Amino acid sequence: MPKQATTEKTGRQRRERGSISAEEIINGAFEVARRDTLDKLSMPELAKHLDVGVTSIYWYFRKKEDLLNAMTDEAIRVVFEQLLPVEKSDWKSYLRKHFAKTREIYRSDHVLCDLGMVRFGTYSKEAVHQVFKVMEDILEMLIETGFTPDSALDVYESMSIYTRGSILIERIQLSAKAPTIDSQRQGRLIDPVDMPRLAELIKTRSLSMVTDDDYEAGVSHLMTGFEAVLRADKRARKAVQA
Amino acid sequence: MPKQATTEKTGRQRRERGSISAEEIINGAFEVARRDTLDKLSMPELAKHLDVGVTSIYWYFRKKEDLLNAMTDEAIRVVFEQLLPVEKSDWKSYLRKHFAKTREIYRSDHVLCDLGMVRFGTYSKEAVHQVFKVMEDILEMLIETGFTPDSALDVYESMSIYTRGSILIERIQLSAKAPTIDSQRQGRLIDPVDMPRLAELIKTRSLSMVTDDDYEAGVSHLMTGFEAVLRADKRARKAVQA
DNA sequence: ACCTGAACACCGTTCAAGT
DNA sequence: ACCTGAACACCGTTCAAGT
Repeated sequence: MPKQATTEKTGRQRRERGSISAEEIINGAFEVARRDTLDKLSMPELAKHLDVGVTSIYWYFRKKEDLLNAMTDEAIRVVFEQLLPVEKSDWKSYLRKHFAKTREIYRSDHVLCDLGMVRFGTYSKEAVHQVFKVMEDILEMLIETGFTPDSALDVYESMSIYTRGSILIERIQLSAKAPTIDSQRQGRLIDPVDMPRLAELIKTRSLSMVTDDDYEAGVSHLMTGFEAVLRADKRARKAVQA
Repeated sequence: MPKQATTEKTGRQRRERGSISAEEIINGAFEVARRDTLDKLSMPELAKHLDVGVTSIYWYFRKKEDLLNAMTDEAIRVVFEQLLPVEKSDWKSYLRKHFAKTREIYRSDHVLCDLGMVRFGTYSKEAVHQVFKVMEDILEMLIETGFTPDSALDVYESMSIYTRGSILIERIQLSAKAPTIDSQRQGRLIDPVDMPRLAELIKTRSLSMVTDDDYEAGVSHLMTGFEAVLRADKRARKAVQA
């Protein structure tokens, strides 16, 4: 048998120099993660998918963590690409739209969510910069509307915490292996005698807290609060001017 | 050498029948998790801590997941034990206190947080029941105050999503190995020319969104919204009565 | 009935070597 | 400069066996 550049174990041709790239690895990693979950993305699995030796990946990413960081950067890029530029016309409808869009993007892609939401504690300099840039634009818009800078930041943070909370809570519920506490199971846990209010409410609503209506209800409460603050800020400014 | 009931590998005495218990294992698991992180709790590590063969644990918990579920049940028990009973005096101050307390409990213990917050998708029947019981009491209180049942649920859910969001966001930031985007790092990323508003705000505030003040600001916005809904609900009721 | 080590499949990572 | 398998330490879990 003639000597070939195939390994006995894998039966695979040895790849040429330069036949792999960081970009290719990242793309492959997204594919593997999307097939299942980011949690189940492993280096051996990724290597198999890319038809590469496991250790070859380590030439481009010295640790799995480095690869995940690169994926996170890419995820943030994809997310911000889809976000709409700030409109200065109607602050309320823009705020609603901006955060609803954020929620929509992360809801539609669990890998994006696990990277951009769950791993945001490890954002790179570039990723943080993108976040800050959008934040700055929104703050500027709110301040022009009449909010004080401090109030504007409070408004942004409230919407951000609430929206991210909603996204994370839904993600956690969906990632649970066991069937989520759906209406069926909820119903069986609620004794109408012990819990008459919940028993009544569950006839028409879910208690999952992650429907569009649930999200919107909280946003409406916040908006009422924002409006009150705006009125107070404008009043205070007039008092100073007078 | 006389034959002893010690194994050659571990040099450890073989444990007597009944010398381990599920409770002991759970307690040990909490100890190991608290030394580091829940993520790093492993069966071999736990066995070593308990001075038991690894496989012995599997007699009491057939999978690691089962052990984690038992730990979650215990965590929920501990959390709800600390929560105050519902006061019917002042709905606003009670709501604030209840959710602030929840936040305080989870903030003070990352293991409790990783179990009770991050794993709430896998709550047992008993755990869900405890959650629902408190929810029922709060709903009843709100309805007695004058909220419609639907409004009361909206109020509860808004506070729950916002508070859990705040808790999860802080947990994610703290669990990041890399130093969190602290004021120092934030400052270097914010060019005063590009981002004048943020540059100004960062002089007096952090952008982490997880301080007590940040949390309270959002709660205040929500409260304003709740008050408006309560007025509307009372008005509608009067209109029907007339 | 309860406790045990050996063994297996899988993982992340290092190393020394190929080309 | 880039790609590779062998090897290591660690993990969750099963199994067949001890007491």
